[in-house]
Amino acid sequence: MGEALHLHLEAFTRLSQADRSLINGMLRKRVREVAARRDMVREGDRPHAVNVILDGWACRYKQLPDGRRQVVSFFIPGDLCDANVFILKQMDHSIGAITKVRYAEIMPDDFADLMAASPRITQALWWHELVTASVQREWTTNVGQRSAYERIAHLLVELFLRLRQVRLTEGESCPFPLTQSDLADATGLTPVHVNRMLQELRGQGLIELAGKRLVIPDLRALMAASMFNPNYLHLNHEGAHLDAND
Amino acid sequence: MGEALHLHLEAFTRLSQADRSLINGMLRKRVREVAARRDMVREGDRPHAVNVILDGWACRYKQLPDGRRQVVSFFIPGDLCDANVFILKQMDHSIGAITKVRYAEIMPDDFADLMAASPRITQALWWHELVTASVQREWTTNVGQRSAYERIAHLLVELFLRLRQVRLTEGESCPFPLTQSDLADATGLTPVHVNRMLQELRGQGLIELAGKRLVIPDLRALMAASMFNPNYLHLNHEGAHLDAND
DNA sequence: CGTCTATTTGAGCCCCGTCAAAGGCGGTGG
DNA sequence: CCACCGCCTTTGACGGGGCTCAAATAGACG
Repeated sequence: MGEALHLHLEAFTRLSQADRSLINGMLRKRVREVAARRDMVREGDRPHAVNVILDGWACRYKQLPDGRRQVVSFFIPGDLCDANVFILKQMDHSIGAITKVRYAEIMPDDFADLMAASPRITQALWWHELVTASVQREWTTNVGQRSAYERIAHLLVELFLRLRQVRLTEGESCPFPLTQSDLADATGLTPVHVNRMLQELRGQGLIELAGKRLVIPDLRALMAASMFNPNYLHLNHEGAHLDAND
Repeated sequence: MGEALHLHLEAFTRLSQADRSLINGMLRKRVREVAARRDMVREGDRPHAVNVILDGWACRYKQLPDGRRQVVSFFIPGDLCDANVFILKQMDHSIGAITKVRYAEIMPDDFADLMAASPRITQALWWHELVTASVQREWTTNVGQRSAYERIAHLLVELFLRLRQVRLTEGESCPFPLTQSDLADATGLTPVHVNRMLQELRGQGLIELAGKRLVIPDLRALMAASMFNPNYLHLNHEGAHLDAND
């Protein structure tokens, strides 16, 4: 409606006015809202629509039979949950809202129309999937190879850069609704240890984190601390509003 | 040519004869071969083709500046390396051959033709990407939440089931060209500890592993030991030759 | 049969998990 | 507007799973 639309897709390419309004139309058809900490989608569900986050933060997570929980990705405004998910018979993970979330459901036929209408959009959707897959690989690497300290630093940088890409940062700071438990589930650590690492990062002057807001006074330093290589975000495209290297 | 083609795509749907021969044609145009332990693709490269593994095993891996290495996925015959990769400006990971690998390169135009020619194929390609993404999420979960023992058991089950899907198992056994170092890089453990966990699994009678061959005498037991839920492989489709549950 | 790589084994240590409890902060209702 | 309550954060002590370092053994290949 009146509010700005933060579309990750547009980081790939400047869409034509026609494409843009086609997408906007789709996004207005079925807008849903969930309260913070509720599930939007549950593992085992039959997927029925492609979700697009309009507002708020969410996460994908998987749960083991004994209760252990892994957050496998975070969604921020502009993210598409899974192009063409409905091809699958059932969801292999759940999607949970972190904050209150407004999202659009795009039904299968509409989604097909979208891809049929414009090769530019189709390509942008493939791009989005490729980048999402790349991010997932980086997460595997993050959890597999980095120390607790590096892991957290890395995740914070990633979130900051992604938010910046959809213009949701303000200078050196950005909204940060995650709890330390969320961070723990995303990094494969315990909340207790996440806390200690955050203290450490604060102590080094690398971050300020309070009141659901994150400040990164020296991005370059935090990137160095986490061996952050932004190549996996594939920011260097036509539509790139901002680059990680400046 | 004469040899059987193990196509993961066909686990999704039985392709028409026309589609199948179209694909076969594409796969025959540019066949390459790399020796074991050589790179097929390097991080930073500009992607120029979609690779399809015809024969042998390969892996995707990422390397940190200080040399730490994470294997983020394994490729077995029939796997597609990344539909539409060439949309990206540069590779965010490397692809290395484990064994000698024969693979087909599909050039961008040919790939576009493939998708244009048949909606069935396009859908199968999307399915393949969705499943690949799902596997990657499971890997993140594996490394983030499971103990060393469970991690290895889980990985072994996954590989066995995937091989079975493309008919590369024989009864309870399958080829297994990975070294303990490969397993270590894939699970975020040290080779030493992988060795100890393998001993443990052997001791429990859950696996036999020797001479580049893996035997799983009681698949169900190994699945239980690793909390393996096969849902993430999305085997339950039209083209499913075999199911994980029998 | 020699060389190189992969596997195996042992000893000691450290990063991170566990358990437990105290403090802080936001939100809600009186 | 204040007081209470629940969740989140913080801190401490202790234990263990997996890492490190080191060396011996076993296979694979020419």
